[in-house]
Amino acid sequence: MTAGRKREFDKDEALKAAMLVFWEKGYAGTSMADLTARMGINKPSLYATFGNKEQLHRLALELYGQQYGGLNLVHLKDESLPIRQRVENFIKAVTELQFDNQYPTGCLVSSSATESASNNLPEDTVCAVKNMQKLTESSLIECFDQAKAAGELPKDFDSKKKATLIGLLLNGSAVMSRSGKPIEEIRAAIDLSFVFDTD
Amino acid sequence: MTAGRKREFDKDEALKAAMLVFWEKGYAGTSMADLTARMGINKPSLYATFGNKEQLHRLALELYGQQYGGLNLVHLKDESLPIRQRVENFIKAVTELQFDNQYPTGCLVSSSATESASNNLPEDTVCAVKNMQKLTESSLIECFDQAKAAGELPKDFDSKKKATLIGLLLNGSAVMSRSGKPIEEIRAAIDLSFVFDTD
DNA sequence: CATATTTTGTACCGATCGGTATGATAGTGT
DNA sequence: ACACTATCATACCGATCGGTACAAAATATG
Repeated sequence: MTAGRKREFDKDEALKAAMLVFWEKGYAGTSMADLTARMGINKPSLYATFGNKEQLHRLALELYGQQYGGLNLVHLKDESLPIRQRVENFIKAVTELQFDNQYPTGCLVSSSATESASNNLPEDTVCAVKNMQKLTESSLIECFDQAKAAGELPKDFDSKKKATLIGLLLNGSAVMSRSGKPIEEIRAAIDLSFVFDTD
Repeated sequence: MTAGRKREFDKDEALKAAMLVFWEKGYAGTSMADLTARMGINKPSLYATFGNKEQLHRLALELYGQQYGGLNLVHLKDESLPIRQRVENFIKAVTELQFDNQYPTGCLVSSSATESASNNLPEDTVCAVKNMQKLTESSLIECFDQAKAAGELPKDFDSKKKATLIGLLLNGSAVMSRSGKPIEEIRAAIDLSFVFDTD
């Protein structure tokens, strides 16, 4: 094993703490003092382990994409269920995460997307955010296209438009959850959107 | 007339410039230097005229509500048109503003709502944002209810849910416009939402 | 034990943050 | 003309910003 003093904090836990801060306060609204306080480490440890604020933010986005928001994409891949059920489960999981009391409200990707147009985020980050949005959209499209091929959806079903519609609803839900609208109202409105209709 | 040197800048123009900065960069992402540069004035003039950063932001929100985003509510009040057309015009106007090249992308209220849950905005501002969201929702509800009373919509039409659905779509559009999604795709998806269906 | 290596906490860096004191400037009312 | 008043530009305030130098502490290897 390589020499040197051992790290006294858990890297994954610290990154998770950082992600939660960015999720709650946004990139511009988060200071290094906020981060070190919630991560339970000092600044030199943060910089040695995660680079700088921008890089830590990008790592937080990655973590969110892999372990939190992005995790909900698995619902789309459960081919034992009919397409409508898969999409419904996906939307339910995403909205519940946005309102989950053990996390900040809203969606880190959605908030970061809003900040992406502010010229305060580096190009790499803007790119990463767009890629995460594209992944969600393409997962939905792929899911719909596959259901079409299996005869589960009509041939003229527009996968792309439907995926964009779901993106609109979920990003809208992210915003409205941030200003305290109850999840029940969101759910009822999404039901009304005919988004689950598969014709 | 009261004595003293005359103000050398236009108060309304300066406030508009400030609003555009907040719109583009968000509250936390905007510095006093950003503001004074774009407003074309010095800091003492800003403080003497508009209070401080928080108060200026609140005034910017008010201006946005009265002269920009909120202006689109007039479409809902044009009783010479059928309900469906009024709502369609309203949605079209809001989305077009979000993508208008002569303004920042997105919606100042939507962005401020996202920042409202960050504990970086004073209570008054959070309250003002919620009131603006409520005004949009209640205008839609009132519009629908009136159409119901006039027999233009069925008695079981759920005005509140429909208003929330439109809120979801418009806030979602605000987010997606910030990350560069083309307006054509947004429009096509909204058409797919059956939001214009009046039964 | 000695040395090399890594992390730790503290203390600090220049720059920028939001906000203000001050004196010059340009007007009004008498 | 003169006093008064409001706005102007500059220069500054303490606090905080993101980021780092440094030396003590802790581990691995020789």
